[in-house]
Amino acid sequence: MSDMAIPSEQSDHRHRPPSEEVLSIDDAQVLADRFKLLSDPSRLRIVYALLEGGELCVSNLASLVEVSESATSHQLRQLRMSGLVRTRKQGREVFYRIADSHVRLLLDTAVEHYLHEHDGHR
Amino acid sequence: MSDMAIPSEQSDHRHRPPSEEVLSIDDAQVLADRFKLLSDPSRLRIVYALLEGGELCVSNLASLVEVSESATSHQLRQLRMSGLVRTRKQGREVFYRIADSHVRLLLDTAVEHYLHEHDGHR
DNA sequence: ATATCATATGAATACATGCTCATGTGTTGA
DNA sequence: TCAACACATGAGCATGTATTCATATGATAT
Repeated sequence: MSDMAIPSEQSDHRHRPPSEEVLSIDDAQVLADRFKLLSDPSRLRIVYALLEGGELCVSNLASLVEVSESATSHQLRQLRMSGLVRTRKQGREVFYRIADSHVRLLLDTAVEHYLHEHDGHR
Repeated sequence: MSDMAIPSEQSDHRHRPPSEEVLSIDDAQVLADRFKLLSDPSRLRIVYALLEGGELCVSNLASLVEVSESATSHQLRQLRMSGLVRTRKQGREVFYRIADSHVRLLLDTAVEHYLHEHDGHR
């Protein structure tokens, strides 16, 4: 099955043995999927706008993030299907809001640490 | 508890569009690039293994995450070029370690909120 | 009804991504 | 010196993704 060398026999290093806990493939997939939702600038701006604005309709979101309404709708579909946002229909407008309570903390953390550049790690 | 998401007064990259606060395109790109590094299961497992193991060489990482050494090396190249990891060469082995101090908090937060099945928001 | 608005969606396209395979580079040991 | 080892890297390929365009759906207004 695995043709990769198992490093236990021939290893002579004194560092920590490679028997650490690793994320399961499934757990890694769950987390990666979550991070992937935030890994596109347009989608990230949509999420951020919703965190700030509370509830916004598609056309407002489109003009805020400066992409077409169609592209916005496609992105919102992803966010919707992943459970990150929910919708409320009112007349012919559809209002989107954040449904995943965790994403705010995650995004806030990233903003705090990667945007406010307390010039640490470059 | 204060809201840390809103850029502070002294920050020079904040801007106020007429209605809502939106991330600038550049800021969104920076954050999205960061999230993208964590958006692949194999790469995420590599990062996690390094957070747990402290310092690991390529072959150990490869067997831990169960992908080929070549694939591991390719992923490590991305992490290296983005400044998320650093290397230390010892003999013919190259040891990788986490260089971005923020990624631990980010990943821990995600693990805490998305893996431990505390049904909050669905 | 019909036109228009707000949104959704499928197809097509251009581009990005992650892997394998082959090969290259530098190191160690026989 | 030569072979094996550890890792890096480029090419090629298959798949994924973000957009645009065209069209569809449903609501509102005339």
